[in-house]
Amino acid sequence: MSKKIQNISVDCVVFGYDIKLKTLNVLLIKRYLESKKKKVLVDDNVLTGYHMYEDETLDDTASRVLKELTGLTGQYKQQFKAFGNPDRLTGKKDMLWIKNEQFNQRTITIAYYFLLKTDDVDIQNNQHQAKWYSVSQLPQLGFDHEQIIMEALDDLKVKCLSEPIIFELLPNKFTINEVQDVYQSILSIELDNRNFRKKMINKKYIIALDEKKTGVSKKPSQLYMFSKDIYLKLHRKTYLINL
Amino acid sequence: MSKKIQNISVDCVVFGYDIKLKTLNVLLIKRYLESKKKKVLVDDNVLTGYHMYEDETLDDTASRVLKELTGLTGQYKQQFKAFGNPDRLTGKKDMLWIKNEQFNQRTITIAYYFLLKTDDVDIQNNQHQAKWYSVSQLPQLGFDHEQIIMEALDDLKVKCLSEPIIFELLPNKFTINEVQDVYQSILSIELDNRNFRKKMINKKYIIALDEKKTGVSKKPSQLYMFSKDIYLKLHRKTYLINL
DNA sequence: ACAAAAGTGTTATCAGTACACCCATGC
DNA sequence: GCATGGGTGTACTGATAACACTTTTGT
Repeated sequence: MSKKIQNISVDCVVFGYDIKLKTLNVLLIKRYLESKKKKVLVDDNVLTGYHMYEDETLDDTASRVLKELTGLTGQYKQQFKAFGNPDRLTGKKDMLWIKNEQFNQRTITIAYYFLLKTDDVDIQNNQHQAKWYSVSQLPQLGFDHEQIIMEALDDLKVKCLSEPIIFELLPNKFTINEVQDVYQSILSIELDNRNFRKKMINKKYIIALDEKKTGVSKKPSQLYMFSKDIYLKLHRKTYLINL
Repeated sequence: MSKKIQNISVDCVVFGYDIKLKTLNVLLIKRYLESKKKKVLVDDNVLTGYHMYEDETLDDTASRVLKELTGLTGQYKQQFKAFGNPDRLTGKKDMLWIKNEQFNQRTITIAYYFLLKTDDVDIQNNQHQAKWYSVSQLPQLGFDHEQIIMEALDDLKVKCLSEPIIFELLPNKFTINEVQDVYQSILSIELDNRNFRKKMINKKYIIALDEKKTGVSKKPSQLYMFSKDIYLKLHRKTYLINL
């Protein structure tokens, strides 16, 4: 067993897209502590994170944290920023919590985000009381985790415009409208459906399947898939100066 | 005096643009060590970096490192990635160096890059033997610093297309051709001068001055400046999906 | 007068934007 | 048969890309 590095952690912003509710969510765990007299001292939410081990890469640590929380491996992950302000863990509740858990108050954290589907996580039997919260209605958060989530979201907003990571949030087979909904959820904007379709359908790596989604009700919709292979082959860098 | 955090450092990729040679450079310091028998053990180059202090933010550490190296403050800086592989400091020379300098082999580093002009740095009287090297002709580098520089450059390439950081590399008054040269140096591409001029001159935050650069020789060229104020006022986010 | 870098205009093509109605199914 | 979400086409506008010659100065 390898040794923990006491003052370095990895925190994971687990983004999960809910295709039915059309919301982008974050997976949070409960932080709860009461005094001996049963007085509630801390009752809020935090990201999952854990200390790095001596023999791990940062990516390893992030993957390990995700696996412990959700059981999932191989999900899209992105390191996006390190947080190391001396006062990042010095809130009143944070100090109580740290005392209880006995970890180093001067910890810097390397933050990652993951992209997956809410459905992929078995939220029922979860020892951490993990729950999904819409990014637009975050609950009370401990430490500097609200800031971390917001910066993760900012990074995601930028990246989803230039890289096909949106498909990490969708099942293999999806409709054009579902893709549009993801963009709208992430960016908090409305898009014109006709123009959006045109654009998507013209991409050679968006492939129409011989299949329709006769899902819930109404008119069945055409299913598509994303071909990463074709994307990588066809895609060349664009040097468009866009200030 | 505050305490060093032994296993966390900040490394700085100092990019300096040489407006005369039209090259993007990195500022490197010498790493030199010889044995008692005068045998050269280590003779290569590294980025400047230093351990974080207990009471500093990461940004503080980066600014401090830059100031110690160059005397400069207030330069554009950007945290872009943390490097924490267990083997990042385990090269043969690296281990000799670490033994000599007595620092922790299991150090993770938060990497920043800075943007400035080579002219701003007084390279002559510099206690670190700092020198500029073109990013396209890097010398032998210690640790994982070549990788760090390359990832910094990748980040810069992306950012300079969507944010007006290019002007950090130029003097206050510049010509359109100088701006074009910066882009070409960073991106390693050629741009059409007529189209580029048109685009730049149309930007309302690129302001023609009542002044010409009668600099070296030949036809004097029109000088311009960049107005950050106007940029910030006029600019609104573009949500162009560009996969 | 010549070398060297600055500066200039037009056209064709493509992509983005705005916009309103019919279609296929489940109930 | 009607409510619901799926799906479609056109015209306008603005930006990009390709392309070659004239201008102004210093020497």
